[in-house]
Amino acid sequence: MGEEAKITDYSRDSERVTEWEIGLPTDNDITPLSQPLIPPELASAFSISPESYRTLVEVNRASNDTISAIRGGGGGSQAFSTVVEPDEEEEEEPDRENGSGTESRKLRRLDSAEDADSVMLNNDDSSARALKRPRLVWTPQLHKRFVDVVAHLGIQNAVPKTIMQLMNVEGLTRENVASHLQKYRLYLKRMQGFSDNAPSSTDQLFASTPVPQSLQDSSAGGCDGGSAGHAPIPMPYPPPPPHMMGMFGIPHHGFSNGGFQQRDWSSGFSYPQPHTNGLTPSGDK
DNA sequence: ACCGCAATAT
DNA sequence: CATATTGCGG
Repeated sequence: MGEEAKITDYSRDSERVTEWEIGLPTDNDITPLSQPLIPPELASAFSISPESYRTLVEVNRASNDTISAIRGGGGGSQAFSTVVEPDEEEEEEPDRENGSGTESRKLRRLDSAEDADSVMLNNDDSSARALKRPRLVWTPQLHKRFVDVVAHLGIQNAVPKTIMQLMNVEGLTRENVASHLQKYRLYLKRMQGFSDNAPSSTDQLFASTPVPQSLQDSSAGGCDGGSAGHAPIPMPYPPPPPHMMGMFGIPHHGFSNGGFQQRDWSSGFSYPQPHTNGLTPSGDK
């Protein structure tokens, strides 16, 4: 007994700023996504055979799975939960299986004088079960990951599911990627009509991302003659950092939103905006 | 089952 | 404005 009717209410967690990136290398430094991690020489010296060709997806998936398992997700694909403490290191050995069912994670709450004159309920997003996820904010870094992966796979194989897995971003859902992918494709198409280059002022964020030429294709024929050095990307990615907004060319109001969820439509990146145009898509008539 | 895209809602 | 969501066809 004891039924409780709880209405899901979004609360404004704004002070959850953890130092995500502080200990991490800059995205510029890491993310040589498009290159092999281990040079052939090294591999040779260490007797590392190329047998580790486990399709990118596989490797990453394993990584993802591991993490999920550790979190006690219990097989749940994507469980939304808080990240582990920055002091803790994660291992890649799924040797651990928790037999106990319930797992309680510590919840730390800062009690501040908050008089709620309106409806305000507690919101435990720390739980593995997040019913409603906050809006995903596509930060340039996140977007970069996206672009990198897409370039790596090639537009041809760049499907939401694969991208999501390869990105290895916790909390990222297929829908998230799908939606973004759609926009990304539109962007490519749009720009293609213009000069080869010179991103107009219309592009703010996408312009900063070099459009990969890998949009052509790569695997199609069985044997390729020379290309092939796909590097697995077993690098897990932390959840989106709540800060970092001073983008290059986004003269928007500069106020950090301290969270994942965002109610304001002015963050993340921007694309060139279609002017309700009558551009000829591709079908000439 | 999934992807792709348009329309629509938030 | 950016995303999410949905609907429909392939």
